[in-house]
This record gives sequence, C-alpha cells and structure tokens, in this order.
Amino acid sequence: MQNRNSAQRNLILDIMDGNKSHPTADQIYDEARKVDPHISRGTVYRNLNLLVDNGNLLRISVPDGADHFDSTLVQHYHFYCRKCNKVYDVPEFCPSQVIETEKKLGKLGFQSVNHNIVFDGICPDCCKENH
Amino acid sequence: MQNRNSAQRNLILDIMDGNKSHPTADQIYDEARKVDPHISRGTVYRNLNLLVDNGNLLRISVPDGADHFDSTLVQHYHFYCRKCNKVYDVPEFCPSQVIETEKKLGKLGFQSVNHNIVFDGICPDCCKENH
DNA sequence: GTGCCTGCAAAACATTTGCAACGGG
DNA sequence: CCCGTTGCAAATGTTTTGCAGGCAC
Repeated sequence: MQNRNSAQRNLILDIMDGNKSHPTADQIYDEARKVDPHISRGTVYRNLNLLVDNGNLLRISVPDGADHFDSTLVQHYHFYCRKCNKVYDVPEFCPSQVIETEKKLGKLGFQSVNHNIVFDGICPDCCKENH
Repeated sequence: MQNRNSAQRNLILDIMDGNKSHPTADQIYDEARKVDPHISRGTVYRNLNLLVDNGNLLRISVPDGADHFDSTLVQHYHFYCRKCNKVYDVPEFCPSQVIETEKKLGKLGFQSVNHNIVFDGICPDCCKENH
C-alpha cells in the first residue's frame, strides 16, 4: 500500500523535524492545531502510527501514560524525569555490550532485534525546585 | 511507612512472587479474581502503584498500552515481542558502559538515576508461526 | 477510635475505529 | 475513478478517583 501525499502528514513531519522536545501525541496535536485548526486527533494518531511504521519517527514508551515521539533517527538514548515527565536525550555512548546481547538474542531465535535504553530519575530542573 | 496489612495486597504479592510472565495489571486482576472473586480493579491498580513505589515490584513500560509488572528485583533486562506483546527476561550481562553513562548523568545534575533496557523484535514462538 | 483500605461506579485519560465525504495520482 | 486519507464522534482500553463503609492496629 502506497502512502499518498497529505497536508496533515506533512504538517506533523514539519512539527517533528528538528524538534528535540519529545512531545506526546496530544502535544503534537495542539501544535498542529495552531497551524491547521481543523486537524483532528484521529488524524494525528493515525499519522504518528504510520510514520513510526515507516521508520520516519521513533516511539518512546515511558511510564507516564502517553507515548512520546522523536524524529532523531540515529542511535541514541533517553532520560525520563519521574517528576515533570519530560524526556531528554542522553549524550551518546557506544554500547558494544548491548550490541553483543542483541546478537546473542538472535542466536536464541529472536528476530529483528532492536533495543532501547531509558534512564530515569529526577532532572536537574526538578532537583533545583526542591530548594 | 504506615502501610497496613491487607489480604488483597498479600494476594497480589503471592501472585507476583516467582512469577516470570510479566503480567499486566488486568492479567493480575484476573488471577486475583480466581482466588478472591470480590477484589476490585481499583484495589489492584492502587496496590500495584503502592508496591512499585515501595520497591516491591518493577513497572515495565512497553508500547502495547498496558504496563507490565515484574517481581524480579535484581538487575536484569527485558525483551518485548512486537507481535504477541509478551515480555521475556534477557540473559544477564554486565553493562559497565551503561553504568558509566549513569555516573555521567549524575555529574550533569540528574539525580536518583536508574536505567532500563528493553530489547524488542519478534520472539521465537511468533517466528515459528510464520511457517 | 483513627485513618489506611476496600468495593463500586464514575471519571479521566490515551488511543482506535466506523463511516461518509474529500481529494491525490 | 480508485482508494488512501480526513473529520467527527463513538467506542475501546487503561488507569485514577470520590465516596461510604470496613478493618487493621
């Protein structure tokens, strides 16, 4: 099935392109609404799913209910603040040991193995607020 | 802490103790219901949150809507099957590079830093079903 | 008794889906 | 035209919450 061009999908890609804030579907919806006040939630969710399936976006699952999305496709990791629910990028590091484990899983019969590392804790901003 | 003893909470701990299937709240509710047919969903969710906060259980966030829970507290990782949504334990490995990154985050002002690694792909069972 | 805990039901969220209309190729 | 896509609203799924009564300590 071939995807057609659509103003709504392009708008979502525009919003996500270079966006480092890891927004949730609803935050993307709000942002899109500013440009196209008639775009619907269903369309945003449908397009986010499609873009994740097509490899244009990454879905980040954290324990705050809503999924977050990321347009940075190169290998990198995230930090999730348990207090303000914000998602941060984690400075790059070379996870050769993790890659080894991926290979090991492959040998055990798992296929298309990928991985995600999510650090969590309290972010610097929230730490400051405690004083 | 001021937690009281409660039959419902003990039941949930019983169900989770030694349980390697990483069930969702609803699966735990079904299981609990077999023993105590009057236990309510609210009670299961309330107790799961309490047990996670107290460090008795781990919450695993995967992209299938519902959180999964785990009673194995020693450091280990998970594999999430994108097809059947099951969560598997991953053979242990020593992620010294990940620990290094945790320390680095600490120096950058992040506190109480923890981490989770979730591998994903298709599990051996689901691979077989394709033939 | 005090106040944590429970069951119940309703509410609050997050996400998907059925459908008729729209519009890209 | 075909059929992917949209807006809308309703449905679904997950989790939280308000409240009155119950129970642990």
